[in-house]
Amino acid sequence: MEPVSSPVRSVMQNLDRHIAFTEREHRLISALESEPFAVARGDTLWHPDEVPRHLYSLHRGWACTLHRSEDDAEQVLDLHLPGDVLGLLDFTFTTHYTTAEMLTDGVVRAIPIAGIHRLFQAAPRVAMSLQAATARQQRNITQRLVNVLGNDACSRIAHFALEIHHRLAGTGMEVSNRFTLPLTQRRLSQLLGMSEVHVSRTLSELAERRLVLRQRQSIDILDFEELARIANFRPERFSDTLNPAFVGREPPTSPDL
Amino acid sequence: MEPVSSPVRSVMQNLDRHIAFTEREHRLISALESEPFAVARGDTLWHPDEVPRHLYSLHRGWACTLHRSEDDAEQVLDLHLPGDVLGLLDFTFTTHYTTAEMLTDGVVRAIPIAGIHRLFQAAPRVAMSLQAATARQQRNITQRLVNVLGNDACSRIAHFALEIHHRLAGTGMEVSNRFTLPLTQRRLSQLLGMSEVHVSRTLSELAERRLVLRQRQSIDILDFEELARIANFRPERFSDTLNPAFVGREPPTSPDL
DNA sequence: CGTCGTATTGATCCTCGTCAAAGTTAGTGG
DNA sequence: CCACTAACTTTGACGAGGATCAATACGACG
Repeated sequence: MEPVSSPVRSVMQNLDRHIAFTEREHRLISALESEPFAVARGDTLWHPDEVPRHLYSLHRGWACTLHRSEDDAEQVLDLHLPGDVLGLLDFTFTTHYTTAEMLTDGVVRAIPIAGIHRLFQAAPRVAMSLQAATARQQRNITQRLVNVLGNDACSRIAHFALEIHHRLAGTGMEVSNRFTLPLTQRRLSQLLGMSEVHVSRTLSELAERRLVLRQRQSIDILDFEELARIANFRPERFSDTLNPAFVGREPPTSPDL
Repeated sequence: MEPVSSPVRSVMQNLDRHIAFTEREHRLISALESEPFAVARGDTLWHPDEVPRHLYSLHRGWACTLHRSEDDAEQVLDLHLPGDVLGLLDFTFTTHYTTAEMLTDGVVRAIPIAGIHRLFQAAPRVAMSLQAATARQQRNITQRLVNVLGNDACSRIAHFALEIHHRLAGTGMEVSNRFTLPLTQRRLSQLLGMSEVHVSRTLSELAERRLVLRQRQSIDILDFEELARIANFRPERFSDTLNPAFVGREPPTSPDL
């Protein structure tokens, strides 16, 4: 049934979304990346308190980062879609704060962190790109915080559905209103700060109101306008483009500095 | 009454906390910074949808970044202490996502974003430092998300109190159990996702249980152990130190590359 | 001294969490 | 291919935590 299908992308295909790299910059990155390798659903890429050693580019499959409290409770911090680079938020620290867990089978590549400081020395524009990619992941989390702080159960799910749709659209894939979402309701509840049971109820309610339909591993957005209204969702707030001041007026497309 | 007293710090005093800069690197940064200027309580440093033009280093005073929904609701995303650099999360985007508002009178310096790409070119270690500082701010927000997702009102406040104490201690200031906290209960409620009224009640409860005392603009932590227990707070999770792999084994102290 | 922002307190209601049981799907091994 | 089990989802009943409304009290400041 092929739930997660995505072209295999290299890290740079994510990183150079905003800054077009030169051949040399591409080579510097590829030199760092490991060969792609397969991971299974439930596999973890890292554990809390470990020393970060790699970034991971997610070529295929979905993952999430989550926090485990000692009282066995888990909070999901972010979802990672095919194409995302994992570990950006942690790699400057001595210890991971989160667990990274595969939500589906997948394929990843590892980039050793030990090589990154050389990137900063040799390829400033790649470094800028890293900074930008990090900030973009942070905005996802900030966005979720806003959602959780300000919205009730119904609006939270509405917001989440739109958010994921928006992120999927941003990867350049098809933008159908129906897409796969490999999340259990438990995970969804941990992501939005509500009980598993209430997620189920709220999804039913949203289905009754003909706003979103959810079955199995997929989700179907029926009424964008109404959803956006009740969720306070403004897509323009997600504008992903780089600050021209940051990249230095116009982003150079061809040159070697 | 002097509620916010802190030595005036320059940006680099924050940035080089982890990577010791060379003289040349120091000069490059100072060349960018504006003269310190005064701001008043309630002043805003930026508004949503504006193009980010400056980072701001907070020399004196407290600030916060917050999100305004169109239905007049506000969610506080982060608090900024003297010494923090503001704008790190937004400056790579074309538009600000948040509002930055001074919680007290203060003194700030501005760093034009247009100069930052030159820093990336000329001073890779400063760029790395920026990356590290950004990630550290993000961890605050992530931390708050965990707090809000997993804890009830009581634990949220407990967690928040410990978090701020920890951050204050990290600035190198005195680590008394009693410190100023220039926050109204309204702001606190917007920060923790609960109603203003319930903040008041919960604070009373915490005072009754002899865990934390709050009056006026200050807060007094009475029982660290118990607070940490009910809040799931593990200070070691906040370890701030740089990943040695990222900075390249041992951080060079003297050299010019 | 009056006014405004802020804090406290009480009463009521409702959203959502919890517990429990049944129903459903997927995965496994014979 | 079927049977069994484990994981996931749905539904119901109940109660608790917290929101809301409203009135009062407490500073701070002009």
